[in-house]
Amino acid sequence: MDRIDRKLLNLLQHDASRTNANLADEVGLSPSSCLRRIRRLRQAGVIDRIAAILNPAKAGRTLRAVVTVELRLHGEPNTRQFLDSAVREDAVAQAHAVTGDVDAVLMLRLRDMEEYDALCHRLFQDRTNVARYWTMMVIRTAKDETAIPL
Amino acid sequence: MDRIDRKLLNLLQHDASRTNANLADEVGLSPSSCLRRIRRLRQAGVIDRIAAILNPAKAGRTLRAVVTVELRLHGEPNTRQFLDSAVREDAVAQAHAVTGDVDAVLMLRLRDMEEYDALCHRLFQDRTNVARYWTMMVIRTAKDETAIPL
DNA sequence: CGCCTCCGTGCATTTTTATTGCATACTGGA
DNA sequence: TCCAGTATGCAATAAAAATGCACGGAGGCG
Repeated sequence: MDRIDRKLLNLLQHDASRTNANLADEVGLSPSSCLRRIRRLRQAGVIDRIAAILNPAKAGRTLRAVVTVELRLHGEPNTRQFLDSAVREDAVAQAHAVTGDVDAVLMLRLRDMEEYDALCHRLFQDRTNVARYWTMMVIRTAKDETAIPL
Repeated sequence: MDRIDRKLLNLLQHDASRTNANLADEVGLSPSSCLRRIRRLRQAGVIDRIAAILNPAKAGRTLRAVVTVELRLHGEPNTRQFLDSAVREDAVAQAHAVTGDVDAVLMLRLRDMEEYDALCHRLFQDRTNVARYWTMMVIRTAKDETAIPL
């Protein structure tokens, strides 16, 4: 994992559709060497996958929200059970168990408030283990980065 | 944006390294038609980009945190100013202005607590506009999805 | 200090994949 | 029903990726 690998990863994190020859040129390697490095990085699992990133607006999921959740019963098995139910929801983009005043944080991607309403019923109400939850609707996203700085 | 487009997008969101012929076969189209659809989706901006998704553990950023921030001076220009400073930080993966008790939410990707400490000094202390902030360290991530369900 | 091995590199070639031209089939509107 | 616009499949071409092979530098060891 030298300087060239890092440079390659940075380029690929922002645009993985570039040709190998193009990348090779930019990092100062021959195409074959460059390709072999990329393949090595994939096999080592440093590169988890190559994915298409959609424009949320054009995919019809413009509404985002951050929800913090306090459970009635805390501790490992309860937290796990709650997260399992959250993971199954399409609108839940991220689900984390966290330290602090609450037990979990969810990041939602919603079509509209109707979907939000329905989701709240399923995850937070009636016979769920949720004591309270706080919803922060996203007004504006200033940064949303999939790349990990190296 | 018909059923085939959605199917293509779902496949590409999870693995954009597949060959066109392979995709075409799976959605039941000829390679050329399939390719033209994908190109159309890219030009229309539905597909924002193709990106390599790294394994955070192997990229050396295993620590994650969610930070909620309350500003001293609220309102648009102040929030914007704070978010601008957050955006510049490598460790800040996401930065959102939100509704609710706080003004902003940050998602962090950190190397270690030392980096967290340094970041807090720069963003939250001294002459910043931050009144209070609450850090929720991520214990476990149950879901972390880049794909947008269609 | 020299030798040896291993790993990464570059070049040339082969194989695979993407792209394009063209004729045909389909779809929605008058 | 006809027409215009658009998508489709096939075949040919262009481009890119993958591979075999020989060379060269870094590090270990006598």
